[in-house]
Amino acid sequence: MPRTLPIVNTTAPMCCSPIGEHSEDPAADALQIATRLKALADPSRVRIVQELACCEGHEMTTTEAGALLGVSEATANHHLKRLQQAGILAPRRDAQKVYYHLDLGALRQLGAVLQVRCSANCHCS
Amino acid sequence: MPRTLPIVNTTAPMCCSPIGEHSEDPAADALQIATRLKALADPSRVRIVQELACCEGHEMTTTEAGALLGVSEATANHHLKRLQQAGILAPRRDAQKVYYHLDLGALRQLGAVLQVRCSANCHCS
DNA sequence: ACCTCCCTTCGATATTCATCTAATAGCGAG
DNA sequence: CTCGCTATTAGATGAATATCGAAGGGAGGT
Repeated sequence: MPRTLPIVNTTAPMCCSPIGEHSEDPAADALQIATRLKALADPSRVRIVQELACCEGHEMTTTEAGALLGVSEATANHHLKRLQQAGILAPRRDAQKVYYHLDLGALRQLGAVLQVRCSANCHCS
Repeated sequence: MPRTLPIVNTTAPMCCSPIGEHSEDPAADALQIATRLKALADPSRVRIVQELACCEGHEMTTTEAGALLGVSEATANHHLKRLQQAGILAPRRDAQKVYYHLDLGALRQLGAVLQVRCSANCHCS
């Protein structure tokens, strides 16, 4: 899975918003964006991100996530992995423990996609 | 479904980001956010929003959405309705046609949730 | 060596949901 | 009123996935 969201180009001349940017392959961009949104579109995973976003550098283990969510460790691990695969979380290993922390850049970039800034002087077709 | 995202309070004193804001019921907030993200977490629906976000005031009918996505009108209608239920799209009826357009505020608000702005002077527990 | 955590994987189950076809409903035109 | 176009609903199906319990694996401590 690519690490970049090709849609977000805040410097390019634009008619409108990042998500409305004209692209070579809008369907591919949509798939790209939807895939990342899907990784976050779950109450348990939003809850994890909430917790990690509270303070800079906060970390969380599988066991802690399980306790926080009230689910089994297997389930908690599943959610952490999904967030990691989307590039939103990154792991840090210390001995037998694995600490997960936020990738703030990835989260911000995903949010930027939704920051629509339409204007009247649009030169779409 | 409530029309507001209680999480986003850009004026309140904060330790970190909107999503990390301390709340009475973080789980409820997470559910709230996840529900809206889920409405957008689909390639077809992102594609629709892309198209509508291109130019201010752009509108789309069920038939047009079906043609754009290459799916049946029933499926297109399903996606439009899901986006509408999430408050992202709003309908405008004209005779027998129904034109859907973006609710820019709702989209921006959802994006704002992900604009994490952590700082070192955090006073979390 | 053994025991104990912690993390991860596996297989199963139940639910959600994207999609289709077919049918129904609404509105305008002739 | 009937025809045609648009929108919507209903029911069915297949795929994705959230969840669990159980089992496996790795690293430290005693």
